[in-house]
Amino acid sequence: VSEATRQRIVKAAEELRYSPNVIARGLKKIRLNLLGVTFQYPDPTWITSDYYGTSILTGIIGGAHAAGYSTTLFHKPWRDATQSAAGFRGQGIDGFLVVTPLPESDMVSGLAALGIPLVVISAPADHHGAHSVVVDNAKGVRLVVEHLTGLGHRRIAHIMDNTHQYDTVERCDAFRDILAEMGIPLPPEYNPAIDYSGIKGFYECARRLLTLPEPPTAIFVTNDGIAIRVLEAARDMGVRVPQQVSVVGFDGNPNGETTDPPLTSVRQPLVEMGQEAARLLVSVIEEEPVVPRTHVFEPYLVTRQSTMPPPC
Amino acid sequence: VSEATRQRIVKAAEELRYSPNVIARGLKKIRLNLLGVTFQYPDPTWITSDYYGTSILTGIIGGAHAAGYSTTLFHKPWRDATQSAAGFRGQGIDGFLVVTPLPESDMVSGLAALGIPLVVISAPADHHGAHSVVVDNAKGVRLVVEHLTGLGHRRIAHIMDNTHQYDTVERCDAFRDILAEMGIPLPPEYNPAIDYSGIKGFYECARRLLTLPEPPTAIFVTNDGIAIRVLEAARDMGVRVPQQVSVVGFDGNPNGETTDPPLTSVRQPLVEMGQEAARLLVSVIEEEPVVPRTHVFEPYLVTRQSTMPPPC
DNA sequence: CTGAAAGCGCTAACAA
DNA sequence: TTGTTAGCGCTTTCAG
Repeated sequence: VSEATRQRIVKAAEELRYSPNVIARGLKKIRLNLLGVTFQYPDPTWITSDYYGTSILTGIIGGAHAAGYSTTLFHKPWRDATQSAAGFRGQGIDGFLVVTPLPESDMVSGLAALGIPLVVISAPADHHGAHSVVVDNAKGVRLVVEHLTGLGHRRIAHIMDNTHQYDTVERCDAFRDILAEMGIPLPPEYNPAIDYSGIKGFYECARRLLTLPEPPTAIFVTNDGIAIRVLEAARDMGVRVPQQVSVVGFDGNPNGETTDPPLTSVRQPLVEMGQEAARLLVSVIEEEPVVPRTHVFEPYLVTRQSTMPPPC
Repeated sequence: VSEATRQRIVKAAEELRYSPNVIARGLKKIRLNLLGVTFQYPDPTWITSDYYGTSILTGIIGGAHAAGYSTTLFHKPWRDATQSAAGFRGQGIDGFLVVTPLPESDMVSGLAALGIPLVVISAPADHHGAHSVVVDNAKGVRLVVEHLTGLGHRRIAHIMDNTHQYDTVERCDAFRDILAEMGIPLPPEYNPAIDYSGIKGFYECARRLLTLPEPPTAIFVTNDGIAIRVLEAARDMGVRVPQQVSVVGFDGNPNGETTDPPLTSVRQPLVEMGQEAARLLVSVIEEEPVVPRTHVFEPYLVTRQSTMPPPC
């Protein structure tokens, strides 16, 4: 095209307020510059309802935007691959970020089989040819246990939840392994799982632990959201933290800065993880030659005032 | 179509894992079942970065999902209507939720002029034919002032921010009006505006107020995010809340429950507002006969421990 | 009741 | 270098 006509066209386009129709372009199997965020949790508002979700989402939005992509929250109930996978194709979304898929689910393999560009967040994506972005849970748990044993604790409990997510399971497994490795006993009643469905579950769980004949001197909680509720439950029961029991969370939720006492926690770089996931997905969509792999992020311990040596 | 063939087709479709291509359908100017969320704040991650944004978004996602729509976070820099409006058309988005547009902006009028279905959140949408969803700021501020004067306060300061949003401006105006109406003086140094750009802005602002020769006995803060920082600043300065100074926020942020002391605040029903906005937008898109209007939500006071009578 | 054809706004391949 | 044309997958219209 000659420069003169080019100029004329550009000028005319401006005058007419022309803007290309992305849909028509999309029909030609060209990128729509749209990333989808999806997950299996039944409630579509889950992603904006806690610190984990909003942080991951913040990273995704930022990473997507930097690459010229918008982000769609695409929530569809998932039964199994044969019934559900097709509903993710031809939806005008260039690729999906699958957040915390469950181990027993065929969501990742099902979408991958359809050739949809995919990046998995907070779960491994072995053998499906997808990138995945995870935190080193074992390392994080080791930091917690070493911190607590360093303070002199030997009676350490672990509160997990019943979501079956990789993070939850890995943290629990790591906790058991590290305790075993250190020769510290773990009675079964020291390892309860909270049922999220009941609001009172937190209280029940904390109460059961703290009214044990031989209560733990420290509690490692699988995430900060629950840890903060445990702090409240302890206060309501008249149990002083950290004097009578130390509490450690996981996530690095800034709400833990202003609790009473401020919460010791393992920080995972959620925003960076979301950002990296979006970047990786864009690179897959744009077919840059990247070998799919698991990207592991390092957690670190933020020591605040909810931990101290056990009462003598 | 006869029932027999219908059955045959449905069966074949299932076997082939057929799923309609939404894009091709969209090209025919049919709904894509996609709502866009947009705002003018330059940072695309703003919406997931604070309580206001995530709550509104939670409502939107929920409302959209209930109506069979997905939600896209569509962030584009906005210069002015002639340059920017066209970029919102033909993007495969059925309509937009415009969150906290600024009073001086032509974003709402510009998009409305293109015939794009629109609902405005936290700003009036007068004369643009769009629905809008707002909280009754004047009512909320009146609750605060009546609560504080009821406790005996006469030296009341107001910390606002410099975002120029309707909520901020309306709360400040209402505060001045109600104080004037009650005959309570408001020295200019009792009404500072925080600059968000500096992290230290919060501290500076709180410090200036609390080191005044005649410091306020109560501070009304324009939102809970800042109010919580003011609580921290006061603690760091050795000023006791509420014994020496009472603090009230606005939003109903649950983080205020676990601060020390727990924060008194005006709750606005953000999730419900987002939900209603999504519902309204869907009704506009689907051309149900609804007369555009401003939907006002009622705030109410949540009294916690950050307020008490002033020191004598 | 069923089949064929046109067209949505764009891109890519081709012809002039 | 320019103009023309086919076709993406669907919906709608019109014939059969």
